[in-house]
Amino acid sequence: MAITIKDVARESGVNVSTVSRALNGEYGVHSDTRELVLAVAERLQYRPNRVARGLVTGRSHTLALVVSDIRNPFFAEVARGAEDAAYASDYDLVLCNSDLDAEKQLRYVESLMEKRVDGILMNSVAELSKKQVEQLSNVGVPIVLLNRAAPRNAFSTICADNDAGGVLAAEYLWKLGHRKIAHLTGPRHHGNMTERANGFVRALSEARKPVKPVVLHGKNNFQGGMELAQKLLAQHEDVTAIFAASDMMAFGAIRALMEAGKRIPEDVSVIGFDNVELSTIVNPPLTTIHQPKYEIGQAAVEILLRLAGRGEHQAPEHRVFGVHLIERRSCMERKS
Amino acid sequence: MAITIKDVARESGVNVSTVSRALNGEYGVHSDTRELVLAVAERLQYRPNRVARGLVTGRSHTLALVVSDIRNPFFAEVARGAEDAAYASDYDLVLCNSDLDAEKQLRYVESLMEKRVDGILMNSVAELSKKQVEQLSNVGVPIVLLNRAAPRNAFSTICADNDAGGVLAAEYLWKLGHRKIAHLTGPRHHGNMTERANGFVRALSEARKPVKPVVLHGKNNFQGGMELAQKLLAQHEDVTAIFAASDMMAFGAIRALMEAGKRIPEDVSVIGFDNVELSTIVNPPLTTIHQPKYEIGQAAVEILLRLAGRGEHQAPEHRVFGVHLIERRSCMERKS
DNA sequence: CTGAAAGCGCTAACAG
DNA sequence: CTGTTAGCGCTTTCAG
Repeated sequence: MAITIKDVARESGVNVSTVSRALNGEYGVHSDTRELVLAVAERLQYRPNRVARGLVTGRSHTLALVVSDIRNPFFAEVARGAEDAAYASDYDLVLCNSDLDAEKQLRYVESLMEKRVDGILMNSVAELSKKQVEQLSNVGVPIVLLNRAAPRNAFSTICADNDAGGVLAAEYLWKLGHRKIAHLTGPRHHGNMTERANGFVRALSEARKPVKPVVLHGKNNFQGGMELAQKLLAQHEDVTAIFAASDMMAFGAIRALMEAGKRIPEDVSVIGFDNVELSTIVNPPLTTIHQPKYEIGQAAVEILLRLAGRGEHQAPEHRVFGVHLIERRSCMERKS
Repeated sequence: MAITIKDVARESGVNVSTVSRALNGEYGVHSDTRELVLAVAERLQYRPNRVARGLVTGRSHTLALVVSDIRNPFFAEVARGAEDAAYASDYDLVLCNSDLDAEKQLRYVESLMEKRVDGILMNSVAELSKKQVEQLSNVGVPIVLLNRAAPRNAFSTICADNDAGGVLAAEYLWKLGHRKIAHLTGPRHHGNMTERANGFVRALSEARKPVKPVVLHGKNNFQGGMELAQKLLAQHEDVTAIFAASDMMAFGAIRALMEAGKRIPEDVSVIGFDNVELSTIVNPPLTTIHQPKYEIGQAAVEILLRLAGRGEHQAPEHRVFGVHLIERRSCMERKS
């Protein structure tokens, strides 16, 4: 079997507790002893068993990230930020894909609890029942949400200023002269996307000449964007501008638009949300709302670690990151 | 504190071992007893502590995935396949980003060992020293490599038929009439990419009229593709076709080419490798070599689980997936 | 500064 | 079929 702390103790002629102290760099160990122990551990190629350690300390040094789908470039970026931050603090990150399925999400959380993860970072499904919220609040580990899925003060949250992003998109399109506008968004009750839609619709309704956009719900991915754009074209051929709630949806919409013989931006302007790396390479390069994805992931684990550090429940923390518009070439003025 | 197996035992008037047996659905428990225990566990909201369980069983029910960067859509896809397969078998997947840095990779592996993961799936850095290979072989858990990084038979491997993919690209370009050809690839000694280059160069050299392509090494990402294409343009303006070792690099190359005023495919043809989802949305849609990313991730954990199931070292397993060319619109015949 | 001993929560012989 | 017992490998009082 693997070599344990006992072997090191025996081999260096001290007690296991001394080995433990020496290895963990605690005070109260003579430097000679410490060096001896360290040398023996090195010689024996001793590797501590974190599982055993976790059993007694009650902390697993593991965090979890639950996203709907890691293939979404937005989440990949968040994941990288989160993992880097976790790595920096010597924590591991377990990855879960929920597909925004409430039941799957719950199963994941349960399983993660049994593994005694020290914190969970997730973009939760939004339609949480009272019971589910309660269930989640009582799991006993800090949870940071990547969206506003639940009543304020149930969990800590961290996200971009989605509402402001929606407003930005609305003002931009309006100023360009568009009046026949559509918004392609994700499933109903999708925390972040709902806020984007809210900001967008509100800003448009408060414009000098109020506009009421067509709002279509679908899947938040390439496929979803395509389908919605097709549906839109069938129902409202006269639309001149589209705000997609994510870049992936925008890509899908562009694809459908092009297949239908529309030119972008001459016939229809498209603006996205996220500013994923690939938004520069589509043709035309996508105008979009930038949100700091990597930083969100990073900040989220920092909050998690802080929460996990102290003991019990404490006031949830809410952090929102600013967004800004990146003007590229998928939108143009409406000459009417 | 959390409620334990002892509480359940006390509350149902049986011994902890009986509770353990009942909970784990083992034989040799009277159905009345089992039902009683289950009911009590349910009532008490008992949640087993997997850490404790892991300590005694020696298995953590956790796998690890070490990739260079999850933001690379190729790895995101592999990760999703792997995670789905792990989830199906009730295993967790921890995510690590190595940046193909040998030291970071080793640190990860060490840390994962201390956590007693049951298996590691990784795309290893290729320039492993003898010592490192040995070190890795002796970690005691099964490792499946996503590339051919080490001497055969050191580890199990699973990957696409990279060499064949290179050949496919070469034949295609050659048949289109291209004779001034470049290959943009990743770092030297990158397992998979080296094989792609080998197949490509060899096939070209064996053509009826042998061609010797320019081969440039750089980073395997969008940025790297851009930089290499710029470099290429500066050195070999007359190139008519480019084979990029990954779609991300192809995207970067296309971007640089366009910025330099080149039309694709009229002035230069570009072919990629991977067939990531977004390759359909760039303009022009990218011709590329398809490899089954999701399936690779999935198959890798299946192998891992099989290996982890049995006891000790066994003959490593090698599996290679077929590839095929997807013809889109980024390549055209060379009229000369 | 160091050793002895208890115990984290669970499983796994071994009896009965 | 069920209880007793002994740990898994480590940390953590509590003495000394």
